[in-house]
Amino acid sequence: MRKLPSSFYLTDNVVAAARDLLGKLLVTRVNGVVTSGRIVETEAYNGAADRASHSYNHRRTPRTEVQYAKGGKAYVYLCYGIHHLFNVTLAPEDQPLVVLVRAIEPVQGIAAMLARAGKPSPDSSLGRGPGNVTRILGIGVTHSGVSLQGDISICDDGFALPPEKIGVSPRIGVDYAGEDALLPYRFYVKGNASVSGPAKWRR
DNA sequence: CAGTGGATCGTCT
DNA sequence: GACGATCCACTGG
Repeated sequence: MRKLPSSFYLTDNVVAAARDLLGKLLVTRVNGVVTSGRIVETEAYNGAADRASHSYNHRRTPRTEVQYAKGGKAYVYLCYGIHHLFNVTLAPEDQPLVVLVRAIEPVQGIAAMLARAGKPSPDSSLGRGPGNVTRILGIGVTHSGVSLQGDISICDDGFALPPEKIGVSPRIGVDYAGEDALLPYRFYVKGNASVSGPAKWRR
């Protein structure tokens, strides 16, 4: 069980990184409570060249500024006024590449996760969907910009995901991105019950 | 099941 | 002033 080294986040191959993050553990410590889950679904957002990205065409705003910093930080923002979405920033400075974590399989601190979700017992929907990921891990917009070597981290516990278990598809909910909505930038663990979307997308 | 619509607010134009 | 990188409850078949 070791944190991914800071060098992992300096790649500019955001698509490969999205795939490599599958099977890793996303760990948080919030108010002393440690919770973690295995990443089973991700999406790559390819910065300036990607119409689906907040930083398309090098757009810089206060919100997206953290994307332009050196990789290895959390990028968290509010979506639909309700959901906080967690992203991993990548690349050396000035390349706004990020990976959105869309689903986790709960591993550690299930009781705390249930309390945060307001659910009585675990089921396959607990860590399914990007809004639920942040909800059960206690991640909020206040975490945007924090290093992934601290209270939020991504760890390798030796779990090896067989390559044939990795599924690829277009991204979800980015219809506004035109042609870029069709790019095969979504990665998921085939057959995993925590993967979001219709059941057929889990195969 | 599939399809629909309401919730809810920071961010950018 | 409009709009989401969503979720869930509710409808109808």
